[in-house]
Amino acid sequence: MDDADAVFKALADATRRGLLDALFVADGQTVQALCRKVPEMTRFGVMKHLAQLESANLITTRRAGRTKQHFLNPVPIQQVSDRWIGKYARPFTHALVDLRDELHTA
Amino acid sequence: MDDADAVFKALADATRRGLLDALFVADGQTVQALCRKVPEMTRFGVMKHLAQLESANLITTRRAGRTKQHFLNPVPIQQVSDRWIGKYARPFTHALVDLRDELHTA
DNA sequence: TTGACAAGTGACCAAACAGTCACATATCAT
DNA sequence: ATGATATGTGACTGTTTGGTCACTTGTCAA
Repeated sequence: MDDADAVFKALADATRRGLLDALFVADGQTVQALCRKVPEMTRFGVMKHLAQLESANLITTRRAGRTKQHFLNPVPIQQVSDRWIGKYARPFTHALVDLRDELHTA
Repeated sequence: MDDADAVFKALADATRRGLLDALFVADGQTVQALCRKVPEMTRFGVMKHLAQLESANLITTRRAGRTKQHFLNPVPIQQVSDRWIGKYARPFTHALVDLRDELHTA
């Protein structure tokens, strides 16, 4: 589970999270299309972020002619969520379930 | 939701995640006790990490005499999980919704 | 085949960060 | 009081990271 660190690090940047959000809305976008979502940064900055997302396996890419399409890969996020975050997020779920049950039985 | 960024950044470091894990096992530990969990680093490094976790609101502290106790606060993790990670970690839900919509419009 | 267009590379800089250390403060036990 | 213990602070350093730029490579269309 050493790639979990790469995932956490990749998610630590707001620009990268924004790029994932953009791909969540519309998958398969090109570099240029994604650059339009981050107008305050040059193409090179965006490309660096995309490279990090790809090396963390959070996105996959495919060449299409002279363009490059980017696709979201939610699997690493799911794994990190299951194996690490869920450990902390679960008690809350239990609390909600308990509250719901309490309301139901009340 | 600007503190979400602090949470993501705080979780981006393996040492800090290890400290949270240590507190998950045993809550309320002192600085020294936590230092024992990270023997490859000096106390000062550990204290810096603890300070970051605290400023991200992932832990709370309480002075107890000349010691300081550290307590896990899972709420920020839960919020991040619910509002951001869950979006990606539940593609199955989305798939179901999409399927339902498709059936509806068909 | 020429030119416009999309993406890639390596060098480069500034800012942020991880980590350490000398030193300081506060607290407990004797 | 005195010394040992627990934590705190500010300065300092090496490394990583975010971002830009000049220049290159590959691809499409006229």
